[in-house]
Amino acid sequence: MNDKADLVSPKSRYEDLKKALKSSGLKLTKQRKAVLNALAGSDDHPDANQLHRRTQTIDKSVSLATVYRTMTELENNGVIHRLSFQGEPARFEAADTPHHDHIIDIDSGDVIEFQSEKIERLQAEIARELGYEVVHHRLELYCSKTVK
Amino acid sequence: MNDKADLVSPKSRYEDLKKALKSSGLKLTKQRKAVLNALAGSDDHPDANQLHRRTQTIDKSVSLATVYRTMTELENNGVIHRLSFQGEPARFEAADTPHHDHIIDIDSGDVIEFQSEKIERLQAEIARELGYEVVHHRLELYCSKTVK
DNA sequence: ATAACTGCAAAAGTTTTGCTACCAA
DNA sequence: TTGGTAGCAAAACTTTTGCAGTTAT
Repeated sequence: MNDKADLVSPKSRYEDLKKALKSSGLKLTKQRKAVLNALAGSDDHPDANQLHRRTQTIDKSVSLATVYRTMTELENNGVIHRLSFQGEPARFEAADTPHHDHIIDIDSGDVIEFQSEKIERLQAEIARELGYEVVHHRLELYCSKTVK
Repeated sequence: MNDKADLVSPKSRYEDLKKALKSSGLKLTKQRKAVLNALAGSDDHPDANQLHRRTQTIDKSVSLATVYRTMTELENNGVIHRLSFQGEPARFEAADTPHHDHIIDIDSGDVIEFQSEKIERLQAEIARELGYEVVHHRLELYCSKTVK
């Protein structure tokens, strides 16, 4: 179960996505409504095919190309994040949640989100020492459950 | 310029790779010799096509498929690492260097290696608190040069 | 009205694989 | 000798794109 997703209803997440899409200057078509609804109803991190399948339960007519095109537009406008885990097709998540990184359960494939201010600070510090400024980063912990 | 790669000569890096390949139970063919030499002579992180091109300067007969097959075998035996940066084809690096993470210069595409014991410890700690054990991780800082 | 958008099918790019021949051990 | 390995070409997969028709604003 994903706490974060449950804090806000799919309906309200959809409204947020819709608003973000419109303020990005994009048209609200019926295909995009379906895609956004599918994404709003996802508390995991679906890839393009999964998102397409979920979208089609809402509107059969939506093509995979439209899913990709919509995700690309929304990514360019900072509305969604494109996650690319090792050896997998890209996955998508709404960007309206606070910044976080990911733990990938290598046995089950589950993705857990976490946030660490300390790590963020360390990253910035390391980059600064090398003459760089962090624009964005990816941190993924590939883990297995602790046996206790 | 990459300090790490310069600490050890391409020749000696090749010998190490050759040894690792043989102890993985793989046969040392002339194609693999060429691939390993190309990799040993690379102080960056080449993708399959780049590695293939470099390999062909040594032995024209080596195919791209052999580069991929060799990398897959070596990866399975822990001899090389497959890096998959956001939106790029996979890159390869010899695994004989101490563990490190990567800074990607988003303007030039340069890749800089760094190591932080503190961050490693924090990662393990965070995972432990969530009931997980880190098997491996990926940390990439996408950065731009600091203007000073 | 018209610029943005869509589905479809084809293309592009990366990586894998089936097959037959070959070669390292 | 023989099981692993090679090249080649085709396939598999993910993602993008050209085109001609459609639609939101």
